[in-house]
Amino acid sequence: MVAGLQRAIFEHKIAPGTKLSEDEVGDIFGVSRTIVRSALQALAHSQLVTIEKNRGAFIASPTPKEAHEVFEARGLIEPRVAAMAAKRMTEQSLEVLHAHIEDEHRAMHGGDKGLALSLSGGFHLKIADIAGHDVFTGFIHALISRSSLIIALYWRRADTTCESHSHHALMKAFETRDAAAAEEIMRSHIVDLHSGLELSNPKNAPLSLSDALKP
Amino acid sequence: MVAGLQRAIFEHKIAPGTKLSEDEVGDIFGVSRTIVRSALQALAHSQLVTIEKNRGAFIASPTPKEAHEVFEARGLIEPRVAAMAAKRMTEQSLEVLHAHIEDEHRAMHGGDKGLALSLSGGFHLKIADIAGHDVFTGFIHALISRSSLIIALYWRRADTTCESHSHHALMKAFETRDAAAAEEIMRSHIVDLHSGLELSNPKNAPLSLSDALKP
DNA sequence: TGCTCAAATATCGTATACAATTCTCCATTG
DNA sequence: CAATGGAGAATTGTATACGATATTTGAGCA
Repeated sequence: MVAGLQRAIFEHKIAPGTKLSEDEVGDIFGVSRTIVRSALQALAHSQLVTIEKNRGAFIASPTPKEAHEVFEARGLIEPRVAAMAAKRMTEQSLEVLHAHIEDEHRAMHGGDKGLALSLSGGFHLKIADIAGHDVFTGFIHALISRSSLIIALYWRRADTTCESHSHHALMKAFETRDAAAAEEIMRSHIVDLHSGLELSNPKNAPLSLSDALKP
Repeated sequence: MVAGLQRAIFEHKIAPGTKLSEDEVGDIFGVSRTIVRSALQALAHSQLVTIEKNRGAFIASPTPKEAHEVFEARGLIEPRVAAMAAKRMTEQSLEVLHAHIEDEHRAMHGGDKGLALSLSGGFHLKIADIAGHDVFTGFIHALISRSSLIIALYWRRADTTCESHSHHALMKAFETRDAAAAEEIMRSHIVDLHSGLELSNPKNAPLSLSDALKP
């Protein structure tokens, strides 16, 4: 159920600020409030929702400062992890990444923006997994989760094709096990993402909770 | 109550592997299991305890690999944060740090090893607070918490005076707002801590029963 | 004695009940 | 008409009850 909520957030089915009523979520997933509360606290810990005492849980709305910090952190950690992944890259791992990029393409051409965005983050997660550094991987999971909310609020570019391009460039570095290149490409990729944010005025998009969670 | 358990862990009052029975903890703090479970799950998220389904919660026992990774992560993040802190350092912040070092000295000379160790970690946290980067600060909190467990298991030096020395060196850099120096001192300080670990055979490794009973 | 397995006990997982707090809405009043 | 205040509804916070799973105990047997 944490996974279900996360997916809805990653695919921008639920907008930041949306209230997550315990009863409502419990009805949707068919469990009692006990389980819902546990899940909401877990999400609160990864800062995907904020819990206000006696008021309830809401999808988090990162501030511009937080948004900046998240991408600054990604810019420090992910290049290092990309280098580690390059060193440990196997043919099998390369195959996994290639297949993932295929999925990204399909989703993008299929017009499913939310899914495409989610997969785009997933690419970074797969790289972290390949690097095999659990501590960094955990951090990257948290950062990419929050990035999803940040992009919902602050992304200003219409296209996400730049993503695709950077990911292909990374693949080249991985194929040649060039750690230094992977590190540098990842660094500039994150800088590029960071610069795609408009951190002055957030946009908005509401949606019914049950609609977002049902499929 | 999370804070109470954390403090006990930081000061090495509870050893890794210890079982935290829900009823027992609830009795100690005078609350119901509902609250205890919530607290234990929170601690599990920050990886201070591990929860095994239908078996209960235990103080975490980081593996050597985890220990290595934690200090590797600290070695990447903390120097950057130290540099940021140096740039933002105010007279008031310096005063806070000086006072903290005084406390460290007192605890060490007072013979309270656990408290001294806890304060030693607290110094790093205060630096992160001064840097004002909430994302990095959150990571550092998590890393230092886990470091406390790691030190309980793998620390091999008798003295912790090296700490004290490094902390003084950092203060010098902070006083002159020398970000580059602060970064480098922090980097070597973390490397030094890392090298103080014996990651082959844990101190408190649960002895096999036959070994334990041999004369 | 040492082993196996089942009953008893203890502990955890989940649902539900009740208390505490906040929110909503409408009547009242200036 | 706007502001205020309070009663009732809705929602969250906490405790408790009950079923599920793991652990322990001890009887039976080789």
